[in-house]
Amino acid sequence: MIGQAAVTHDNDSRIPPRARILAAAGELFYRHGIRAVGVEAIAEAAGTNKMTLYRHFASKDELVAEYLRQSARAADECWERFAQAHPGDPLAQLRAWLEEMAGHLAEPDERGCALANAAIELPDKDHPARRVIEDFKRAHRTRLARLGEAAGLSEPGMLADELHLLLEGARVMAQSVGTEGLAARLSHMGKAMIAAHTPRG
Amino acid sequence: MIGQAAVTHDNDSRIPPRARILAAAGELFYRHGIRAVGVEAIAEAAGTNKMTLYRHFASKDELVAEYLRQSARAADECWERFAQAHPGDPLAQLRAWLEEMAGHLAEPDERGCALANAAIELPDKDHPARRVIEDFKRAHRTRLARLGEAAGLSEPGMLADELHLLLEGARVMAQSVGTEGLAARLSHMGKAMIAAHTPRG
DNA sequence: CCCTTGTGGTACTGATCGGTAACATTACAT
DNA sequence: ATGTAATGTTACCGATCAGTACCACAAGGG
Repeated sequence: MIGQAAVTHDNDSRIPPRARILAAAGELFYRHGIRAVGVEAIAEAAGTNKMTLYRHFASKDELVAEYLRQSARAADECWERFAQAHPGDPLAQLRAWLEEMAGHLAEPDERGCALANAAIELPDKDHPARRVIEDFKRAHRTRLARLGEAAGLSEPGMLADELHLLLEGARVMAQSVGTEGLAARLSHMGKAMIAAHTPRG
Repeated sequence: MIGQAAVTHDNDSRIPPRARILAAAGELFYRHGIRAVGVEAIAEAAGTNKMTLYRHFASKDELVAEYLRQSARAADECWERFAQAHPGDPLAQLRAWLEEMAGHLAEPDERGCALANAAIELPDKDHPARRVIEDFKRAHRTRLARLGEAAGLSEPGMLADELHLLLEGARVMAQSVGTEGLAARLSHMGKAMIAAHTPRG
């Protein structure tokens, strides 16, 4: 749902290797795709080597899962920012999220939701990443529904699905057809959806 | 946008090798992802060998591009069916498309839009598949817009984007959270969107 | 008959993949 | 200073990757 920037601290020996590896993996996985990036390239980008990588992660698959957990955590922190910026105002939090997402769409290195992309790249149901993906998506839908409910909107579950669908579609389409005008369109549609679920008005 | 079934004729020597290869590639690429499938596996699934494959396709990348062209062609044929089923009734064609897509969502082997998935798996702008993807998505948006316009709907361009977004999101989300109830939700939202663009009423 | 064309089969190249063994080195706490 | 844990380095493993060389075979047309 929400793709973190993954600011590349990379080769900074003040930061422990595990964090550097995770940061480098996040950057490379997100930009080039998971299957397109080898562990050697990750270790090198992290300013370390393959051995150290395998001392911190059991396998590439586990590193991928951890990368996605990190991405999910970034999204959670994003929501916490909205909660602090608009305490007790779930509608404003929803709107802030919409604007944040619309803003991401315009960024040149936008590559969609890291978790959704991983779901496409890793269809194998046994992959450790699948659990992370499904848990996060479910939690996110629940969060949207609860906010909608707290905001007094009608059919909050339905609204959650609608917004979820809308955002996912926008982020995927940004990779196929480009982003021109997409942010404005997304913002407009999201507001319309919320309005459609707003009682008496 | 529309993922073909890729009925596996596979190893039927009455069908020329090139078609068998393309069919096998379609099946394997769609199910497991492009990067996850090697050319050897494709040749074997097609009942032939790697040499014959490379006599018909210059490279794996070109085979991928042809696979996507085939997928786009299947979508076009799908639209032609709707046009023949509802001649002169663009609104019915739009609705038929919506129902068709909602139906696809429920299928167990649904893996989203082959072209959108490829866009995620192949972020390299130089890949020959990129052109196919972008051309198709643009054409599809144009088709939606023209149908909306022919149906006398307001803001057909906007409606096209909305439907496009909605469908793309649904097919991506089907891979992350499952498909339960998604088809009904998609159908409902699509109808609401069309209704919102229907003048006076 | 021959000759061409398409195909199948096998074996190969060089590169890269994920993952590991063995050893050297650093850092740090006691 | 000594011991211990984490890290770096190098070389390697077997497997697989995309792509090719070479040859055998079958069909079809003249």
